Amino acid sequence: MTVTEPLYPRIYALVCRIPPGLVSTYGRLARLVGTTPRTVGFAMAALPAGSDVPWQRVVNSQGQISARRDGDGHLLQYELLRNEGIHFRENGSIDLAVYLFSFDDFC
DNA sequence: TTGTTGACTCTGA
DNA sequence: CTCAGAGCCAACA
Repeated sequence: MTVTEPLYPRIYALVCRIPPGLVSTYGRLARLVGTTPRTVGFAMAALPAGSDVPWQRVVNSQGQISARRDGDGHLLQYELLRNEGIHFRENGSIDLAVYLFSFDDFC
């Protein structure tokens, strides 16, 4: 079955549904839109600065912040999440068992 | 149309 | 815990 809507906006729409203080993973979003984790990461990389999408709430499956090709964005992401009340461990990871958001919670 | 690249994930050692 | 390899899809030149 053909998808009429572009893929990226679908990913961004899901990210916008993540409430403050919680996070989701690339693989989780990829499953929901029917694609692969890499494509979700690529969509985040293509996201323009100053967009309405809370991109900081997307982390990798290990609960860690992924470094991007261009420098210092992950440092900003770290502070944004910490500002939302998310606690980071010594190794720089967060507890997904606590902060991982399930989209089923809205049903 | 082909080839390259990327903010990933999984599995095994 | 860390490290390495393979799989995977979309955008762009």
